[in-house]
This record gives sequence, structure tokens and C-alpha cells, in this order.
Amino acid sequence: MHEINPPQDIEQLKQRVQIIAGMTLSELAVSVNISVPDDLRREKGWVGQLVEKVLGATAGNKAEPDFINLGIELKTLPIDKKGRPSESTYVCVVPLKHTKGLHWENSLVKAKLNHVLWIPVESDKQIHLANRKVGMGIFWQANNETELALADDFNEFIERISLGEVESITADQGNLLQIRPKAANASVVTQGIGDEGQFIKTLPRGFYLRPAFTKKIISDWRSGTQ
DNA sequence: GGATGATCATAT
DNA sequence: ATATGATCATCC
Repeated sequence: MHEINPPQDIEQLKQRVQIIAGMTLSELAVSVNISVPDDLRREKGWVGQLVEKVLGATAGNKAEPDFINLGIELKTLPIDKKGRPSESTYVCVVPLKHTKGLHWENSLVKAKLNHVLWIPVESDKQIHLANRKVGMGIFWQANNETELALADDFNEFIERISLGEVESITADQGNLLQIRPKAANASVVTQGIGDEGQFIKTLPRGFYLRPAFTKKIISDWRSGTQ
């Protein structure tokens, strides 16, 4: 089985997206010669990594959009039996130091969310993982209003982090974005800024998109208003 | 049932 | 330790 090359242009990516729409995860797994786990408990990123391979995304852990030549970020979106996103969407790690001069315009969050390819995937646990189907992919870009709202959230978070308030940020903050732990476990530490400006050891955090936000993305798409 | 905080696998 | 891919587990 050969590797699937990155799509050369967005048209080629759109073709691939159309081909996989309606297929099961089992069918996709066969096409790239990997096996389907019994469940996701020990392989939480399996669906995302499968779709990456199938669409020819550059596998890896680089802090940049998946299709770097197209400026497009790939995200699978778990969809429950009611047709709504069942989980939040991880965006990227939260910078906890070197926040000086960091703002929305030069942020990784903006770079990744500039253009997103959402691939809906059934997440209902009553459907065996292998039999869950992929939906029609959605190419999405924020409108001006949405981008301003994202920027507001982002800038407020960065301000608090700069002020040494990282440890008092909870998932309640933010309208579209939120900050939550992002680590193998609660004992992992990274360097951050403390309340007196000193370096501290703290839990790594990630930016996530709230389910209510991704829900609106797909409902807008379905109603054709985009 | 939904949201928050915790966690799992893998690569570098 | 840091980044990617996320979902799990528990509490309300």
C-alpha cells in the first residue's frame, strides 16, 4: 500500500473529500492498510489520524496547518445521533510564555482557523467504530464578525496569561474559544508566568473551540447560508 | 445531557 | 518537554 501524497490544489482535495463522503471508517482503514481498534479509549486520535492519511495530509506534529501548501487545517468533527458535535475541537497549545508582542494577527490560532476543512464523522457509541460513516466535508472560513469574536477571546486569554493569571483561567472563560488542560496527565508541567512575573511550573493548556460554535458552523452549512 | 478537567497514543 | 491527533470520565 502506497502513501497518499498531499493534494496539489484545493480542487484535488475537494475531489478526495467527495469520494470519502458516505464511506465507513472500516472502508477508509482498508484503503490505507491500517486496522480498526475496538474503541477509542486508548487511541483517542485514531479517527483524525485515519482521515489525515486518507486525504494525504502531512502526518506529523508540526505547529502549522495540515495542508500547509493550501493553508488549510483538517479537523474531524464527531457528530452525535442528533447531528450535533459531541465534543469540543482542539486547536493548538496555548503559549504560556513569550506572550509579549503576541496578538491575534500573528497567532497560531488564527493561522489554523483561517481555513478549516471539517470532516463530520459519526460518534454515536451504539454504532461500532468500524461502521461509523464519514459525512460531506465542509470548507469553512470565518466571516468578519466571527473572526472578531475569536480575536476577542484570544486577546483576553493572552492578556491574562501575560499578567500571570494562567492558573486561575477556567474553561468557563471565552465565548467561542476556551482553554483547558492538554497533557498526558495532571502531573505534566511546562513553564509559565506566575502572579509576580516569575516563571512557574504549570500544566500545559490547549485552545479548544466550544461545541456550540462548531454546531453553528454545520447548521449554517446545512441551511446553505454559510 | 452537557461541560469541565483529565487522559491516551505517538513523534520529535 | 512539546507538539500533533482527540475522547474519556466525572460532576453538575
